Amino acid sequence: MNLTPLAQNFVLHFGEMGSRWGINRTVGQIYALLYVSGRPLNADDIAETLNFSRSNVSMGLKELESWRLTRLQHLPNDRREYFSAPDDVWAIFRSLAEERRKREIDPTLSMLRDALMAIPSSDEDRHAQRRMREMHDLIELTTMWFNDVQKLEPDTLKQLMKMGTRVTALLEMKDKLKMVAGGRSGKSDADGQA
Amino acid sequence: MNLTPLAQNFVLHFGEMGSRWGINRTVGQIYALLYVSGRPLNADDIAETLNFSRSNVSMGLKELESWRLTRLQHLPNDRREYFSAPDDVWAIFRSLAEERRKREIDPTLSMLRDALMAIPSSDEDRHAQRRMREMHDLIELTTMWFNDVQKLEPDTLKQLMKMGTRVTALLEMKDKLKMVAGGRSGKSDADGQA
DNA sequence: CTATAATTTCAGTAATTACTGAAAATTCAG
DNA sequence: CTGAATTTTCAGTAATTACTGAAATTATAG
Repeated sequence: MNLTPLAQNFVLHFGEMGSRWGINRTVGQIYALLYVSGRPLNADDIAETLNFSRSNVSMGLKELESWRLTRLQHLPNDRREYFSAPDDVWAIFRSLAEERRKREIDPTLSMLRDALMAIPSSDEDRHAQRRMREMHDLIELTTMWFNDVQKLEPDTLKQLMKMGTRVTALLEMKDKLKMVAGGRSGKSDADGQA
Repeated sequence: MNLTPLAQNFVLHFGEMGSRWGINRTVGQIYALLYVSGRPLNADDIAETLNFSRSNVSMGLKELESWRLTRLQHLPNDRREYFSAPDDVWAIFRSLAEERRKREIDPTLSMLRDALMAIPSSDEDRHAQRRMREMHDLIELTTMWFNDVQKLEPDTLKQLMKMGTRVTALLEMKDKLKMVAGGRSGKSDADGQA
């Protein structure tokens, strides 16, 4: 199977970027190929197109599966497994973000939680714990927010993102309305789940 | 210089996670050390504490500088350079995000832009371009939004994040107000910069 | 079942990345 | 300036990660 220069270029780029994204060249290229391909591909197609050994493709596909970035299906009268990338780019984005959180964030969050439970044995420890708490709180806030926002419909999310910093205008509006209504809560105003 | 078990643990964790974050063990440990340390450290301090060669520390610090994750300063009557991690965790987060965007996102965005300019030479190309446009639009929207939101005051941002999905309630409120005011724009509503 | 097609595993090797010590370059006190 | 202190560079080597081909395993058509 042969690639057009356009697709070829896309695939090679993903291969090169792979290392910056924490995946290897093979995995990057396989994913890019599945992503631009108009139809599902089997492992032999991929190996032939990208000039990788069959076993390398097998390992690459396994890796992509672990990131939940591939869909597996069968074609009529063909025993081989066919792979494709999900259609919905937002779903892809979500898989990627969730998986990254699991691998790159959660372990740290858990380590920080443990460290914050410990009894500090010196001023250095007290300082270290203060720093760790700052980090912990930021990460927790960010991931919880992310987790939350992912539940929104893509359209709502898009709308929100296009607003950019102008959401703050809404915030102010809200505050004013609250004041007019006779604000009971004098201090905090955006709590309720944190 | 000796670490307490608490700090030691933190440093080792960052070393191990380093590979998942696209930095190496050395760099991860150096950063963690600077982050928890109550005072700026010079390269010899670091090399001694972490048992790395002096040259390794030098390279690690250079790497961290390229991520804009260190502050360099001098102490009175001491020629050596002292390093520390910035105090403000939000500033750290911002440096990290900006630098990651530059290295991991921008090159892809630029490749996609070029690919989308090309004249498709087949149906495959047309399909590939459609896919690339989907990816391009999502990345562009996300990065522009991120860029935008970074300008907010940390407190405003925190407030916003704590709201989570409840921002949508504000959105709906806005729409209602607009309707009451006699909505002129029947179609899109969150435009103005996209 | 059996034979064959398809996939996975894995030991060996290639390629890449990380680290060190020695030497070169830079900085600055005197 | 000079020379000692400090930092950086870099060639060589160690450690890690990626890739292959052969063998083992799994799946299924007949």
